[in-house]
Amino acid sequence: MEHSNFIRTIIEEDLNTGKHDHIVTRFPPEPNGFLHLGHARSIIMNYTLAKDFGGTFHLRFDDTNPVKEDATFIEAIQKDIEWLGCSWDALYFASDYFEIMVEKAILLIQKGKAYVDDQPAEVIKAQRGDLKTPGQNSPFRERSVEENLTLFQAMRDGKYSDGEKVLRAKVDMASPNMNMRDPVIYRIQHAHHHRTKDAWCIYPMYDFAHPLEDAIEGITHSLCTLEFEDHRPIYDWVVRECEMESVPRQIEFGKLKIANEISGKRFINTLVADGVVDDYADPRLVTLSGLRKKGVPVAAIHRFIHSLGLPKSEGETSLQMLEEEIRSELASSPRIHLVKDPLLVTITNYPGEGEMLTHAADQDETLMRDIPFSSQIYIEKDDFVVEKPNKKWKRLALGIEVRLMHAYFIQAESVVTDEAGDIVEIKATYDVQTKSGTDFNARKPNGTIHFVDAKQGVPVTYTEYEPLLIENADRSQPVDAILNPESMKTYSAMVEPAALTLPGPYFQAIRSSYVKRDDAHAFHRVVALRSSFKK
RNA sequence: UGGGCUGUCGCCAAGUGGUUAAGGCAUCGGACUUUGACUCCGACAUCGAUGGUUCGAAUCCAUCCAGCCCAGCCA
Repeated sequence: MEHSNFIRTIIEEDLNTGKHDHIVTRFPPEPNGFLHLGHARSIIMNYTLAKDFGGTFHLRFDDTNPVKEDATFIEAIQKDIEWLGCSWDALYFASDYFEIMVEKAILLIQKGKAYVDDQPAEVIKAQRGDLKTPGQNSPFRERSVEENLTLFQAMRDGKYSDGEKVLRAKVDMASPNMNMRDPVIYRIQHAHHHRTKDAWCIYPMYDFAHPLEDAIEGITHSLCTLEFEDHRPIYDWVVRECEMESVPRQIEFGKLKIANEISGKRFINTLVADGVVDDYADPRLVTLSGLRKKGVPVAAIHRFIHSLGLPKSEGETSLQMLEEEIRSELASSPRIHLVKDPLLVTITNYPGEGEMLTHAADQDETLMRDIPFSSQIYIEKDDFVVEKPNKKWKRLALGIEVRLMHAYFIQAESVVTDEAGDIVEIKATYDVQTKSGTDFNARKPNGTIHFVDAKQGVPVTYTEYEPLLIENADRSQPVDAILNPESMKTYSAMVEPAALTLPGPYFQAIRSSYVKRDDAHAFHRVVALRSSFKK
């Protein structure tokens, strides 16, 4: 369900009143990190809004700071966005606008709206005042236009070293909004840029560059997160003072935060350094690449994002909501029997070599498969207990009869233990007249469990992912104090032969999980089935 | 404490003066069940607080409380 949202309302109004006849949105990542679920909100919303109103969606890399950015992120980010299916109508780079940005800076200088400041960063910082103290004007604030022009040109020509001079917008040092206290709009950085190489040694700051980028591209609705609300006045100031033809409107929405999940770059880097996760694409992370690796269907992410809408409030959303969307997306997957932690069961009264039982692999009965059955099978270790603990126990126990799904009723008669006393085998008997499909109903079994034939079953590894952090983790604690030591568990398991031949890669491992088949030897859990079982 | 913003059920989130205050997740009952799944029934809030305006307020006003953001030559 798509929530109505205030931005959609604004766009509808702008279209109805004729302010715009075509809208343009954009996703403007800085190529300095990897995308996570939180970014999906911005990407999907910008994309969807544009598409829904017949508009245009741009992908623009906001590459205005060479010392923090790298070309490797550009490819990764594009891959993630493509995966989300949010194809962009145009791809741009802020660095392509550097020339026009300088022209606009010169325009500002000519209008007496910008000046070169010779003071070091610490002095500028001190003069800016604080939250309740107005700032003080720089002694260089009233330089002549000519001098500013000359100085700025010299900055551009590389006559100064890093930090020696900056270009500042002349706004209002007494503004209660810190962003209006003559923000720096150009700084000197003799740094190699991944696209413009060494063509520049001055780079524009966000507050100056971003509004220009939007205006240049004809962005009509510039969406960003709440922390930029304070920047809107300077955003509008730049568009106005630079006399941009196109006037974009910045609109802020709340960030999407996922409860108990990690998306911070710093934190992830720590985890990688500590060897907790392999990389940013670890399936336990909510990075887009991690979710992709885990096998989360893109449609589930879209539904999740749309179900949340575009609020202005900032809360913490539970990952359960995403999981629920994943389940419903995977609901029609073929069913297979996957036995985790196999425990051997010998059916002492079962005659012959075995047989093939034919059943559908899903509820539509479109996918039929043969399930081998014989006197030796495996069931999950967790499905057996020596003594039935209570009436709620709907699995196997000594003297208890259960249904083997798609096969027969069996009753556990005795157990075989090893030297350590661990149960290694169950001796059971079956009743031929309880065969699946015969509608036998003279007795009610104590539940239904699944199994895999011991001889024809296929050994595989089965990996389950759990949250990386313990519940209600206190982020102020050291990392290893809040890590879930069992966030990734790999089990030996057995699957029925059809699990390797049925169309995949998604299956519902009956009574367990929705799983993805990685290859003929490995399966992993995408999301657990819901369960009302409580012990 | 200067400025900006937010506050509706455990978690998200509709609602913009007249509704029995949507929906989803979670939870608790129950039905069904060859998956403790699915599905289906049922339960589950007076809207941060306090005053005020109004015939009538979650929706308007006032005050207060709580939380978030802002003092990078980061974005």
